[in-house]
Amino acid sequence: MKINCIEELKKFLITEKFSELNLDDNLEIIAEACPGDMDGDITVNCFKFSRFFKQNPMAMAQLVVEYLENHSDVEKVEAIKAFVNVTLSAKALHSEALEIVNDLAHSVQLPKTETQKIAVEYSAPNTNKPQHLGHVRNNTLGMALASLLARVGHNVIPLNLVNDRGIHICKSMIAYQRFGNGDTPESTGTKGDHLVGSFYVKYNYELKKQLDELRSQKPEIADKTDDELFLQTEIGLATQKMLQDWENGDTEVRDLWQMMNNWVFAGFDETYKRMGCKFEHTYLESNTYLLGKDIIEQGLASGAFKRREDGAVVADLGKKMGEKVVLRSDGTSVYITQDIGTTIKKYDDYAPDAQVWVVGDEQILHFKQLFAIMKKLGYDWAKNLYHMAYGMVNLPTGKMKSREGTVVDADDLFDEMVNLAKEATLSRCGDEVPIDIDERSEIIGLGALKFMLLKFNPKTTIMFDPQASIKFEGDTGPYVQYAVARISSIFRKAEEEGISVDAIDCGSLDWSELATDEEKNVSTLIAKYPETLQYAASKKDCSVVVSYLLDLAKAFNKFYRECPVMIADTDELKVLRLALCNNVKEVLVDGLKTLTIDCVTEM
RNA sequence: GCUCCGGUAGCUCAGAGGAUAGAGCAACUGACUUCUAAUCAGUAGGUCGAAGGUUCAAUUCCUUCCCGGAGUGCCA
Repeated sequence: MKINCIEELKKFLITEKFSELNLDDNLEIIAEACPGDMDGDITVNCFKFSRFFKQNPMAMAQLVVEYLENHSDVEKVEAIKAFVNVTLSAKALHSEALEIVNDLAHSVQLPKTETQKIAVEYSAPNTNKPQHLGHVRNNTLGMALASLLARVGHNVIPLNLVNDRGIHICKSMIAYQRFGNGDTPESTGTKGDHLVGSFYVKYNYELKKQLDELRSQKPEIADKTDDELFLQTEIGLATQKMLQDWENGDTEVRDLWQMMNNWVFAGFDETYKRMGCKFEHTYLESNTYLLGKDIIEQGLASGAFKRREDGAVVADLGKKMGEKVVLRSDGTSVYITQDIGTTIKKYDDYAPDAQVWVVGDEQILHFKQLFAIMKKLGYDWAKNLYHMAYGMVNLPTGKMKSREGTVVDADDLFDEMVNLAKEATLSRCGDEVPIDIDERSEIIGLGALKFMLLKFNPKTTIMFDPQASIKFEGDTGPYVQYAVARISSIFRKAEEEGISVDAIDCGSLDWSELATDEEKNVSTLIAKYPETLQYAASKKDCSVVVSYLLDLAKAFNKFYRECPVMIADTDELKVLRLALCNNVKEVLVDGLKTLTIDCVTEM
């Protein structure tokens, strides 16, 4: 973290002590938080930079001690091996924290020269079924990442690309034609995406029936895969015909498609609204699926691609990625053709410096190939394309499969979380049921879910056990929200006594009074906030922010227990602790908001 | 076969060259007439998958191997 006396130490070492070495100041001397069982607030690890000054680590540590023990911000300094543990004066430490909080909007921002315009594509659902827990992980990661990048100063363009056409969309449509009975969301009282999804399940049931019949009728082909037999079934053939009709603009098919997609979009809107997903723009694949073909032609002309003997156009991507087909021999697109097209379209539409895709890790190779192709095509911005791959969400019973209906539905999951939050609230509030119980439960329930999903490193495969995963105690979102609620409660108490926290002039307080470990630990953590957000943003990893918020909330809860605020020994101490609480609250609320999680004032 | 990701406490996960490897859950003990116990304090729990190597220092980097997962389509 950036601590004044350490910055000054660095300056002293470079420009005075070792001036004859003519060093530039790109050296980082990083103050780390001192381990809990050691005496001190921050630690300077001299192993890390002693070589820079051509010193041995122990001698370096001695020099650091000599400088710091005379510094006015430092109370005590002690070297253990090459670790220098520094006890800062309470006044200096709390001032560092206050400085950050006083200008929180700006203090976490990167220098303007380091900020970029970044397009973040996430969610990307199909319109044949409602969203499930896997999509919820994607949405949560995507919106939090977009929010985090924006928070540190990037200009973020959140984008969605809805897969609203193709064979799988036709499957729901065929099933609706056959089994729909003219049902609508209104007539059945069913959310549109769920209604359409039910026909996707019906379709797969029917397809399986036909496949079974086919296999029993023709044992000689029984060992072929479902995909291989698809076009030999009546329903498979009908589905393919419908796709062709759609592509030819058949009015009846297009009308059915439009109607069912609109149902799904209405359903998605509700889900997105509840999660808080917002997009600058939503691309529809029905508008973009023909993009890219012209680029293939250009690439062929420029030599980036070549036509294989069988007629397919391919990109040679070397040993590891192999040869990738970018256009079929019949001249039609494959998936990567569209991806090439939409990547360029996004660039043309927004001119981003960088593009990020939040897409599952099963597509890692696909994106490596896409990026390699973009480079091959000569786009200089192709070096700033990034696939944020995340792991799958599995259930104790195994993998989630939409077509088998073994999924945790997003909307059901939200309801379940919110209901549990409501029960937890009711069990604690006694006879007086809060008026805003539903609003509160929504915030706590959704907060718990998002926090849980963000806690894991994105690339880990999550095992979601509903029984074990839905918790409001321990390392959870509500734990952090609870710390905020506790502070709000203290502020209400202060208000009753006529003390307005907003009116406290923090700058003029004598912070040296707040000298307990609990009080100082809180400020040490606050001092780390800006670099924590920036580090998380650079790694595109929100779990860094999650662990930070847990640490800060934990430090606050310890403080809460040990240092009474409203019944502090003196009025002066009371005001100081209120100010400290306010610093904590500002950072916790800001951190949660960065993760797209809201807070409540009472729990 | 090849490529990528993972293997750390009973469970779910942090740590990515530095001090005696950490949290939460579960187990056990204790703390609510107190600013909210969705909390706090404590006990117990480890051959960091295995073996070599690099280094003053390796759970972290390198090599080989074992185990689990994913990818390896003119699918998306």
